[in-house]
Amino acid sequence: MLPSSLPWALPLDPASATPVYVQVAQGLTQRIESGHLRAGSALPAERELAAGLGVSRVTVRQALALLSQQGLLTRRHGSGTFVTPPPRPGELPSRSLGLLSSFSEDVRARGQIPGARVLSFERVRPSPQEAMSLALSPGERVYRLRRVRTADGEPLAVEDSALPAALVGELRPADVQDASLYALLWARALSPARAIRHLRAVNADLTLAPLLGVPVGAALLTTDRVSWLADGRPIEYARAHYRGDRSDFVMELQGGA
Amino acid sequence: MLPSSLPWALPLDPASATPVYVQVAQGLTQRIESGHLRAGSALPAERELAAGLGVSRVTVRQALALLSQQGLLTRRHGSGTFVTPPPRPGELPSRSLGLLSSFSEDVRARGQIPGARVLSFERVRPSPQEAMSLALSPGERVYRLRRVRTADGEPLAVEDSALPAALVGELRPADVQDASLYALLWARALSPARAIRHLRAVNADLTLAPLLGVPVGAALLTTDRVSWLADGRPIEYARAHYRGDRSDFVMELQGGA
DNA sequence: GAGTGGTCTAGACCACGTT
DNA sequence: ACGTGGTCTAGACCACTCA
Repeated sequence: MLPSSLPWALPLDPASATPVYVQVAQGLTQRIESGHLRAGSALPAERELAAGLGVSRVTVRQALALLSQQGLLTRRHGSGTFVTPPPRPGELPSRSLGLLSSFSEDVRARGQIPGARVLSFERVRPSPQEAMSLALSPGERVYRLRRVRTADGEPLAVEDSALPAALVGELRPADVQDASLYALLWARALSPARAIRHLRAVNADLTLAPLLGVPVGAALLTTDRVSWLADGRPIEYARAHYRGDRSDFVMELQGGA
Repeated sequence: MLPSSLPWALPLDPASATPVYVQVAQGLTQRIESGHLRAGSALPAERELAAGLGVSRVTVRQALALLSQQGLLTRRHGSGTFVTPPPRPGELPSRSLGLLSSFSEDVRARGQIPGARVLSFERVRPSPQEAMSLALSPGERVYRLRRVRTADGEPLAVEDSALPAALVGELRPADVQDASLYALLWARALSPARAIRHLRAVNADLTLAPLLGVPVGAALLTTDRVSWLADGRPIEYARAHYRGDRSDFVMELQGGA
């Protein structure tokens, strides 16, 4: 309970056009990037920072929220705020240089153990999106599967898959507990021969964030994939949301311009 | 200045384990998704919402920030908070189904007009990242170019390019004002024949957000690309940050599992 | 139990857009 | 001029972690 002035100060100008919390965030960013605050080390407590900088705790929290959202800081309830360790190198599913591979294969290729936790499994009418992507006839049903995909037990993605019920035949819950859906398809001679994948970036919403263990708003890499059999029939439509901080998709480009 | 109770109420439980601002956000989400709040329409003012729901304005703002970050709401200073219109369909650079194409070509392929605003252009020592990606000899210099890439005048991406100075020859600022760097390379018989592109998702930081016209924290699709000439010499290393809400990369996958 | 971050309040003033 | 969102304050209580 000392005067608790910080070992360092940040130059804050309340009159400036840039908000104080942005100034605090910038100051902290600089101290992190310059190495004055080392990776993994704890920041002063919020109340301490506020007192030391002469601003309210709310303002400090606004700054910390900004940096936490950018992945620069990690906040742990009851424990403290820490400088996020630098990203581990190349960490993602999809070694895919144009090669069709399953999530399980991709994770294994990185030397990690793939896993899956089934959130739901049902046989339902397709959504319009599913019906279109899978070119379903009216009345056809799909198996819809939502899983959290893990690497070494850590959540890496949430994946929603839809398969035409008429094409894949009877599927029971026990069939999809297995980590690899592709292995099951292979066993039924339904291996996809071709796929098209769309990639986008979105912010984690209230549903996905807890499933992936990231804060709401964290950047996610979202993919939509349609897979076809060799004869051209669609066999799977899947939408997956990957943790942005643990994913890195690779594509190889040839010729052209 | 009426009692200003809202035309609708949300069921809020202050004693619940889920925070009130999350409850407010969920309630608003439901009203938007169910169509009670139409796309483009304005929400009640923050003070009005707070009064109507019996919570403080700070709590309302926390809920609105959550939804704004997810792209569900758009806030306009001095004007109001609005339901974000639904995403326009297929909007991205890179029709690239494994084909090497420039930003300009990709944008034109979508029927839009590509543009570029040069933020900086310099001849410098390479960063370690650039030196490694371009396989530079010690002492070699690179041209480094930072541009905001636009489609129909709207910012779509921020792109940092690095080219080996020894390989491309003299470059003057006027040379790179042109929208397409690839066109310039083509003119010098330095067209890339092959490239590898990595894709990740990150949150917009304080530097990128204003350049792209998005809020801090918005999801961006970031790509690292190295391009090689037919003879195997690296010709360009580029890192680009695309607006997540306006980008959609496509990759085609063959054979394999 | 002491210390941390998480939530919430009631109020103030500023900056921006529109009229 | 007015209404809007943006920033900021000083304080309170809760919930989690760790010794």
